[in-house]
Amino acid sequence: MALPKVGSIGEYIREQRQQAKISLRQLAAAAGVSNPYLSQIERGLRKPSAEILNQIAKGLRISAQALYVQAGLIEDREPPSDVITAIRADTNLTERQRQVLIDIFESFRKEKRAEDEQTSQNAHPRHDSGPDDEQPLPEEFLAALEPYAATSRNGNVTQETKEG
Amino acid sequence: MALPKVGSIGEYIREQRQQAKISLRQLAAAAGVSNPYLSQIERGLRKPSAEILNQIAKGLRISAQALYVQAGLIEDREPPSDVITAIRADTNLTERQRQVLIDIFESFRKEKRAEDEQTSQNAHPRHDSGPDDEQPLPEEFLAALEPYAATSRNGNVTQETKEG
DNA sequence: ACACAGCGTTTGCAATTGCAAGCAGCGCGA
DNA sequence: TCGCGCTGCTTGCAATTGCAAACGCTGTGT
Repeated sequence: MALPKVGSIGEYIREQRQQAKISLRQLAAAAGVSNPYLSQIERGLRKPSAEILNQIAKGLRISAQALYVQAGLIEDREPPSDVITAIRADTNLTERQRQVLIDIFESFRKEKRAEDEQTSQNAHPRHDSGPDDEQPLPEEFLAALEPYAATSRNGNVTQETKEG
Repeated sequence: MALPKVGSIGEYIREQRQQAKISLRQLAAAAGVSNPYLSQIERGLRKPSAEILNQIAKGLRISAQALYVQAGLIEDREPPSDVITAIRADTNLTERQRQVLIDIFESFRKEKRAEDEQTSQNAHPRHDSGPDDEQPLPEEFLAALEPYAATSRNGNVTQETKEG
């Protein structure tokens, strides 16, 4: 038996590190591990211990739980994309707010996917036939954001004004 | 400096095992580790890897998270909101996106609180007048929304502030 | 051209993990 | 008294972790 999910956690660490725009050596120093070892971990050649994993999580300033889940060390009692469920379950939000949060979240997801494609190698813009289109966001989104966005299209900026 | 918190987790495992009224060998078999090794773990002579820890947790039918907390590998922080927890746990989001979602969510919360104070007489007089109390949303918010809101601007992204 | 600094990777090697086998002690039935 | 089964513990030993040192590569001055 080999390394079932070790590769995935290595990739995940590398993704997070590159997203943070820090070098391998920097993260290694921040995490308190040696750079060659971190290199091997990222490429799935080594199976880091829990302690190392935790230090890396700290170095990355990410949730250690997320890392453990990625490593398959915690049963996914918290699915990685439970955000929508949690939003739906929050009774303190209005329906519109809920929709806004979900829309933003899903648009972030799309962004992530686009970035992944970009990092593969292809730099040319995608506008071909996709399964689901790239519509910016529904009306509700923009409508709900108007009170926050200080850069409105109509030019007038009015924030936090509670109409009574 | 060999064993910082290993002893505590060993004791914890032993407690849980004895509480379950199973022998060391039984737990070892259930967890898929050797009995001598489990013995050494329980007495704090060995520092088990994350994988072993997870297997022991399974053998004990206890939460792996509880075990990791005991091992000092996860901070035992109680999250204030399920939505925020879910956002934090989502591995597909960038740190910036996470912050944006959380900011929006919390601003919604504030809105809700304001409405509640308006409708119910029982309002506690908190902040009198904060200087930045009325801030619409941090820069990150607007920056992240630019691709969605029809507000063309500079797409410059500043680094996040390091805060311990 | 050279030296310098940074990047990620490769290479031995000490230290450690984790296991198979064996050891000592306890309770029980013949 | 044995043997049997169970408890947990100790002992070597292969495999692995994790590191220090060195490697090749790229960019940047001088």
